[in-house]
Amino acid sequence: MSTLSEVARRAGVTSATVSNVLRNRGRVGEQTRQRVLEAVEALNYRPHLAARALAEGRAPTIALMVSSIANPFYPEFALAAERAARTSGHFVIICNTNEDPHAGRTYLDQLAGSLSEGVLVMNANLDFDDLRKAEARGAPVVLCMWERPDDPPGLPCVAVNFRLAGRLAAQHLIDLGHTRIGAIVGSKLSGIHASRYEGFVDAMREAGIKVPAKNVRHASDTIQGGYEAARELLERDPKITAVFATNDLPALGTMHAAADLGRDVPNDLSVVGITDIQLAQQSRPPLTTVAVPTVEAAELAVSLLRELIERPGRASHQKTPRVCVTSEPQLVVRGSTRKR
Amino acid sequence: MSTLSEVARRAGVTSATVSNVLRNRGRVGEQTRQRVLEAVEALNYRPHLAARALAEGRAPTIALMVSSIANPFYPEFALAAERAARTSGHFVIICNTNEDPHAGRTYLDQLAGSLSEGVLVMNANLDFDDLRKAEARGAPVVLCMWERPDDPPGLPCVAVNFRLAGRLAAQHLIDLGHTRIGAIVGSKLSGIHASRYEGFVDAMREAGIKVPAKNVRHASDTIQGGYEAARELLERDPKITAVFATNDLPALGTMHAAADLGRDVPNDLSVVGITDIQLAQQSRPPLTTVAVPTVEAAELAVSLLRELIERPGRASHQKTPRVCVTSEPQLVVRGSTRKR
DNA sequence: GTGAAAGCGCTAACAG
DNA sequence: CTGTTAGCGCTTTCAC
Repeated sequence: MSTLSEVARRAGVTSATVSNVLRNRGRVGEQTRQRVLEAVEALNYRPHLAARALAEGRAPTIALMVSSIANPFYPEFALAAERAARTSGHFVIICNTNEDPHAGRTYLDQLAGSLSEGVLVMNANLDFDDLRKAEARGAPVVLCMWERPDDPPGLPCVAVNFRLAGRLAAQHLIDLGHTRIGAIVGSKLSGIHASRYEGFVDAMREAGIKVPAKNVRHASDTIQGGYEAARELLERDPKITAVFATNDLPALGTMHAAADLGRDVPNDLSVVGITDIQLAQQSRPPLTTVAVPTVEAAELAVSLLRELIERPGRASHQKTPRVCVTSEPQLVVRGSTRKR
Repeated sequence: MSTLSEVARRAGVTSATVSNVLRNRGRVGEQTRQRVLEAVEALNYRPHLAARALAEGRAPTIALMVSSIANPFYPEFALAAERAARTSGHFVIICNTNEDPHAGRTYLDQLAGSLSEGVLVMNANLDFDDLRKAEARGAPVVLCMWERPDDPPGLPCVAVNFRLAGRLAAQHLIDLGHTRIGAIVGSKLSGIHASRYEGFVDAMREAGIKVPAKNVRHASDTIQGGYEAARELLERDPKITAVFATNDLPALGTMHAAADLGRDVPNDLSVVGITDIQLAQQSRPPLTTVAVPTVEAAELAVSLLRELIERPGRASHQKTPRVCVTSEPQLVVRGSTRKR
């Protein structure tokens, strides 16, 4: 690692001047500029980002907290977030909390406000108090996919109308003539997917269709989880003609379960999910789902975070932290649903 | 952000002492220790990692260069790498190069040697000169999944015997009695997957089976890419009874293509891939594949990197950079292959 | 146009 | 046991 002053010495100037040419600040004579550039090249010099961060009082990274990057949804979001972050010169540090609040706290303690200038939070099961502490230390926090636009969390967030997503999925099934519909909720009922299920219930109620409790199952947000839940569901009540899942992965698992039970999708069973992850287009048949604007959410989240970094006044200790709402979820009809 | 000296002032000591209690260095009196801890708590103080890094001359992150985190293989590796990195106190910064050497260079210029103490390189299509420059600046580089243990790259690396993987896949097909076998190579033939294909060719040759050029297709490392290649392959020569793909994603795509062409897997067509990504267990039928020790590779890569960070003497400007070899790939027989 | 100097928050000798 | 001091590499006024 060569340093600024080494470059300066070699160019016969002072480090302030080198700094100036490197960041195009202050007027610098054309020839000194050239000499400096040559020295930089000769020494293979690159600015030391940690030193710069310290001097500037900023940091070149943001943290992205997810439960596990191995869940196929997060990489799509992470990629979009990283792209957006790069436009403001930020790198993104991925923090896998594994749903463990303690792990989350550890990340926040170490990163927030020092190495990272801000924190993006995906469903990572974090303690809100920890988040507020991080914020108080100077690192704005943005919740990336808040599920209820109508019920703001008291922290800045990007909200997606997941309740509508649930409703759209249900309505699609209803329109297709299904009445015996099973539901797979990809987390605890009280949990993060509750609003999706509520939207589903709304639509069913309006259509005058009952959903007995025995036709509702909880599952982990995985293909395997969906598979198991669907098997139970379909074995307990073989007359079910459609399954609604609050996420694509369990929906995909449902299709596998159906196949194993000898039921053809979509002829014997319709399946609909929520999110539209890449895999949804690549199943056989391709999955009908309610697409959620992932990339848009990532971009909004990053730009909101950036805004909060610039004007710290707007952070969440205000009465009403900012809420951005993405465009609305949209039904994508593919091959996994069919008229009854 | 409160600082060390604020804490010190509040505790009535000097910042050196605070530093000592926080890192359990040097003897500190029990009561001062208490007072310091209280002050830390009261002020919600956390050490500033960038400042610490600067003072220590180290950095708390490593960079992980991948082509795109959205490719389902990388998250599995990334997760394992992150876990391993955490044990030495490093965060990982994910760099999506999108296969663009220029993007890769930009990352290396900014991160290597300043914000990041080392860099992990997955198939990201980087310029080796750029990597060596980064190394020269003081950030060791480790190639994470070098495909040819027998042909070291001149940089420290973790090598996986992918040639053997190709051979195992081919041998499995041969053992099953297949002779008309198509091959889908998930990149340019000259490229990164060449050795997998060579292993395949080795086994075929030994078995006395010819693989005409028209039965070999290149594809991008995606389900879609495999789908298209497989369709071509199977339409051009319907007598093919088995397909070998150099990666799981194209293998999965091959299964879709087969289905669309009315060919049942595994009865009409056997399909084998390489890697054993999570999705491989979750296709229908589950994919037979040659499992590669991803987690082990990640852990080896991180520990090799760590070693190079500790003793910079061993970096690649030596005659023979270190090469770690993982345990060997292993055939995992699942449902996508069957006797002819 | 360019240089001198202070300081970002922390660590690491070395004194006391 | 605790304080003093001198940087780490860079940015940033403010002089010249």
